[in-house]
Amino acid sequence: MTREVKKTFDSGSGGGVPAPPPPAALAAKVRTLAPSMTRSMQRVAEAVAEDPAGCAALTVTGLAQLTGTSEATVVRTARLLGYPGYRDLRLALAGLAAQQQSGRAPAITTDIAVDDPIADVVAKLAYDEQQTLADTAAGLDTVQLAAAVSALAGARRTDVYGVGASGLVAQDLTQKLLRIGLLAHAHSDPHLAVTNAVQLRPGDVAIAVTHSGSTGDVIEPLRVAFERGATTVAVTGRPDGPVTQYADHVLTTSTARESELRPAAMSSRTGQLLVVDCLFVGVAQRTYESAAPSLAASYEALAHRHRVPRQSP
Amino acid sequence: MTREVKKTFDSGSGGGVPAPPPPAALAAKVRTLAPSMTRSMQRVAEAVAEDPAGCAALTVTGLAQLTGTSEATVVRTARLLGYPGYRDLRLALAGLAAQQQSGRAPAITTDIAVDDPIADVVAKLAYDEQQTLADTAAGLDTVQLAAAVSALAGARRTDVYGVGASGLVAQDLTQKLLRIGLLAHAHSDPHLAVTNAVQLRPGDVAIAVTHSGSTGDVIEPLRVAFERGATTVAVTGRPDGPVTQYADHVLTTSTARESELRPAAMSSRTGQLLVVDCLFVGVAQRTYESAAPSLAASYEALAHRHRVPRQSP
DNA sequence: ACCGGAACGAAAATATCTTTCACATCGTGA
DNA sequence: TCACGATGTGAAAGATATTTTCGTTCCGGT
Repeated sequence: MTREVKKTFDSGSGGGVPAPPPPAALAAKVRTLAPSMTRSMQRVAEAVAEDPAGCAALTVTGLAQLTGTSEATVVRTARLLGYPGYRDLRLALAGLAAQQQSGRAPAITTDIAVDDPIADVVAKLAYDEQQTLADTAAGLDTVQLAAAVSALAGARRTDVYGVGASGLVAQDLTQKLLRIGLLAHAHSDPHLAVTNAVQLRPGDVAIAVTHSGSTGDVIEPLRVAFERGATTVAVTGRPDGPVTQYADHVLTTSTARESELRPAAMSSRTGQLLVVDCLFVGVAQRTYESAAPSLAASYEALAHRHRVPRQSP
Repeated sequence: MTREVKKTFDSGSGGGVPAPPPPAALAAKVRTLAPSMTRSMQRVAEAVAEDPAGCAALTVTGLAQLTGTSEATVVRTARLLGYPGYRDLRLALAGLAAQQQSGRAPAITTDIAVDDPIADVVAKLAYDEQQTLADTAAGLDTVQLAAAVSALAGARRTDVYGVGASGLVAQDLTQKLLRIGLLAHAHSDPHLAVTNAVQLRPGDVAIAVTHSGSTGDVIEPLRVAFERGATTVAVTGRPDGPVTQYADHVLTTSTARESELRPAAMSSRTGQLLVVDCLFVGVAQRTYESAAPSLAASYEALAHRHRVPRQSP
């Protein structure tokens, strides 16, 4: 049996980087209005301009003490700066502080270093995975996806192959499909995978998940499935890899930067899971009639409240 | 060895020290804590999450009237969200509003519908998962995370518990830890998990992964580990759930919107994996000396990207 | 030295926030 | 079904914070 090999080529371009926020012109206002201020008021204005965040945490009394003035003076200053009262100045101050905070561009574009503080690690990882999602979504061929969904929705049975980190993705897909009543199985044992692949026939679906696109243990069962006439799908980061030879539909995941502290296995997984989710939702839509009860059931199960004791005052 | 069970309620950052006011991860927090809120509180939380700027301009009484509740409820909600009182919530709100003001991408806020075209599904899923990542990153307590990392880095052995979708996350973490030379094992069989938990002792680490925070099969082994003196960590979407009773460190994942076509199991996974990645990178940093060779090896293995496509017989 | 006026702060007056407490509501088990 | 206990809720009392009032102080000019 001779079957054609499809190819997809696309390099995703992710979302843009948000522009730096416009700075509130409070400092300028202070400088402009300083001449028309009395000495005490200037002290207050200066304190406010110097440390918005800190002052935002203070009450009128607090700020008055800090600047060695009185509450009345603080309120007068707030008025002079254009606010109805101190309360509003304080609100504006909080906003300013937040802007300044977010304005500090965390160097997330750089790679993760060994001595990065943990907060940076979190930010960088999150940013990176977001990027991977954006890229994968942008680069995903919806035609291929729709085709894969159709095949899955009408499949007699579905086998999913994946080893290592991709094995977990395969299992994730399987779990989801089972939940909506499809017959699916994940294989991470190459031998068993091939053994089972032999049982496949036209109308069945075989899916291979591999980031590198050249994992023999996964390609082999897909090849067998392909030759048995099953509809084959490849979820891979390398649309030009060997695995696509035997894939009717290729779903490409984005390949993010990798490095020592950011192994490929990590970022690839994110994109693969997005694809898996898309497949799942697509199939759920198609088989909504039969899937709805199961979906509702699992939704209910989690919606049910496990009430816990409330806090004491 | 007997260890005291912690109080059920925990606003996210453990320890007896006064919890610092959380950053502007408000929408995330609202979603995370929504399930543990009463109806009235949910109304307030929703209003606040929906229009931070507008609410920041309101007084307690105003917000109470707007949401058709009482001042008391508003204050209670503020407390639940982690602020000392409404005043502070309002301040945070102002900050959030300012941040939002300074430009953000338009959101695809609608839910996934049964008749959505596949392209929309992809976009919505991608957006949603990105949101989950951002929320989780913003809401993650770095102190708790650092503590968990320390414990892991020095652990004699590490057990990870998780069932269902969370089981895959547990496996993912285990795979990663093993790769850098740590002794880790994932358990999805409750019986075996408990059996193994009994073997744990001080210096060991036990990690429970559960979105709902009330999965008995996962809580039980964690309890045993806790009582045996092991350092326990909970990765959960419900920082007020029962599981946190036995957790020395709680790592909270964001709870995204869920619906019929978007089960909790799906979006929760994304956040959990981010946390897992953070743990992994954190530990890799700490144990860099010993981890580097293994990391380099696996990097090398994948760096040979262009392995010539070989046609199997 | 004396006066006029602006600057300033103490304290009263007001607004706002927090806590308390009693009642309503709901789920649960007899 | 009913009674009961637990939980959710808001009105109003209580505590804080903000704003206003008003008298005192501090100048600079006669």
